[in-house]
Amino acid sequence: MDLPVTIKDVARRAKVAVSTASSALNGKPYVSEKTRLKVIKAAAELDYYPHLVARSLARGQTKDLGIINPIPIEAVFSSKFFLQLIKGMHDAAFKNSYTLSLYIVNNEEEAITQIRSIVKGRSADGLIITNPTIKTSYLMELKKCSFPFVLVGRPPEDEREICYVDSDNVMVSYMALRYLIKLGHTRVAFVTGPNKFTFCIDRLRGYKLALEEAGISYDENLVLECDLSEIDTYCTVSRALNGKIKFSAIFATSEIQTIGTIKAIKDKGLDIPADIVVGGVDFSLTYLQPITVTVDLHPYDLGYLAAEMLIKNINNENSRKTKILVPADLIVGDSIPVYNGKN
Amino acid sequence: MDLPVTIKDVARRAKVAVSTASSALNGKPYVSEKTRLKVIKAAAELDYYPHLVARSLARGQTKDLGIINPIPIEAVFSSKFFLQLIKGMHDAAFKNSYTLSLYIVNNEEEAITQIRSIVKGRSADGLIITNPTIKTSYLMELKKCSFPFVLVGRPPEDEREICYVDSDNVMVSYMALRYLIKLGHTRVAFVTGPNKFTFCIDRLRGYKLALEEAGISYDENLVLECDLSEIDTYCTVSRALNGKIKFSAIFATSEIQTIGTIKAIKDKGLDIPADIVVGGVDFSLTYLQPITVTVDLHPYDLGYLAAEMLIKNINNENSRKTKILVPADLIVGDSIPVYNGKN
DNA sequence: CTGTTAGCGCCTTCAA
DNA sequence: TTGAAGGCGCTAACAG
Repeated sequence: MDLPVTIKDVARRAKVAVSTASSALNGKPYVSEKTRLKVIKAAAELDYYPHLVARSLARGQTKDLGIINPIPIEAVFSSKFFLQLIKGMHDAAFKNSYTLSLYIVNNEEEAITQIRSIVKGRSADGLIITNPTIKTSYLMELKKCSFPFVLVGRPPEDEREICYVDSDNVMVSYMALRYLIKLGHTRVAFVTGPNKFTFCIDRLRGYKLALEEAGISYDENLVLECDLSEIDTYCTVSRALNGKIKFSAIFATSEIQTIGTIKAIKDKGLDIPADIVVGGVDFSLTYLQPITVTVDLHPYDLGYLAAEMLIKNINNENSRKTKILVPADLIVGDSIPVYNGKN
Repeated sequence: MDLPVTIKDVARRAKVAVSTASSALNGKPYVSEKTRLKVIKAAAELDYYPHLVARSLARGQTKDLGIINPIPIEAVFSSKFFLQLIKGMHDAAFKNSYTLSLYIVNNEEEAITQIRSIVKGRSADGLIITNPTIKTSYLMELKKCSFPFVLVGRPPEDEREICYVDSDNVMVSYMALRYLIKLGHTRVAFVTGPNKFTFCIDRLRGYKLALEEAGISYDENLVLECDLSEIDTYCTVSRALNGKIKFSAIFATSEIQTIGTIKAIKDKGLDIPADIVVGGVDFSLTYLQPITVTVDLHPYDLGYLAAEMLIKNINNENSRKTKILVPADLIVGDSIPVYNGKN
């Protein structure tokens, strides 16, 4: 490692005081152009670069955002989704001269420990919590000490004043369902996850809304609730296909669930979309398996906006806005057979 | 934010000097048990937690590892692979009390800028570079200043003394090919990426090795080189399927390429595995599309070992070991038709 | 406009 | 075994 060059060296070479060098380098308006030039020249000649940790200590801010994902990373609904989310955060952070630290924990317990350590150790200026669950114990922790944080995903209703960014999940399924209904489907099965996830609650609401609007009565037998795994979805959908409840289309609320659904349909010897039309959310494998409709949640935007919002909170520039909804887009597949009433 | 409690407060409450409090808290052996207890008690009562940035400055180390991915994150061979890699790094880092910072850049240019900023700003103690490309300009940067770093992926041959962790890529394809050959296939197409990636070079070597061992002559027409995208793979494989070169099995060297390959086969109206047997690497969609054989690269282990190696380098505990190969595992599908000579 | 002084919070010699 | 003092590198308040 080269001998580190400090601002002292720069000051000496430019023949000014350390504080002057600092002011010059940081663009303080009161520094004369002449000295500024001298300092900048000296810094360049020495290839000076500020010691970021020292700066953090002096300024009282780390310029770092922590990301905490309180569920097992394997359980993340889609790896691609998650990576895009992070990429979005990164870009917003980078643009504002922040860095990103990643804290991977497996459950709420660990999340609390981690949060406490970050908050009290002041190793980040703010926190982004992805995949928040209903267990809000760790939110308490944060609110208690008024540490800036933003959720990606809607918190439970009773959590007021919590900043979050989320898809408009009611719209997500509403749009997809409306589309399927337009194709002629009146009996659309709805594959969703546990109601402890707010996004599942919202998407079910959208599902009902679309039915209602179309004058189709809601049949709770068509709602297939399973956990968010491929295997459980597979079993549940298989059971439904073998049951007496009939449906001509099926809509799954996550990529993982869409995969499980497709598998169940195929193993039953049915064709997609001839025998049954499939809709999904956040399904990125359309190249391998086209489906009639899917919804793009724009994870990049979710991440970008979350980081941006957090940075505003940190700088107290937030206009008391506590929620941002990112509109989702309907992605319509190539071959959309209008339902002919069979099935 | 609560008023931050510093070590001064702890010292005052324990009625000792600051330095004594520090020594006690950091487990220095010369502190008497009595004072240690007093200090620990005081710290607990005040809910003291050290200011990590201040500690970093004083100790001259950040306890943070930077991760740099010098290719577009969309181009990462598999999101799942990448996430598992990160998870492995995280666990190794966490175990050793390090944190992880993620730097996402889109190309080598940006990588260089980012690296310089991290190294000179001393905002990390070491760097892990994933998906290293042949362009080694940024490696120069690092070697020049002797900053600890580790690659995930083999560097070019001429780069000696560079620490890296990688799969044994020769074995990867060797194993898979040997398996396919055992099933009776003598003409196996090999879908691979540009030769500028070391892993492609190595895997081609393994392919040849397996053929050679089985006494099958190498036919370069069976090597389908395309870029690492689904679409290019699709086109290349489609062309091959329509061409006059015949093969009964096909082996693709990444998840993305496996997807493109499968798609091409299906669009041609062929059945997998009845008409053509497919092998892949790092293919995680076997649930949706079973294939005869795939290779698990154990990305978690790759990440874990890379981070561990880096930490050892940082602490000068490395026994001059510069390379770690992680053995891959063959994953054999359920239905493995022994090739009957047709096709 | 520039330089002096005083921290940021912690750790580490070095005396006592 | 403890404590006083100095320093990590940078920034900010205040004189001048």
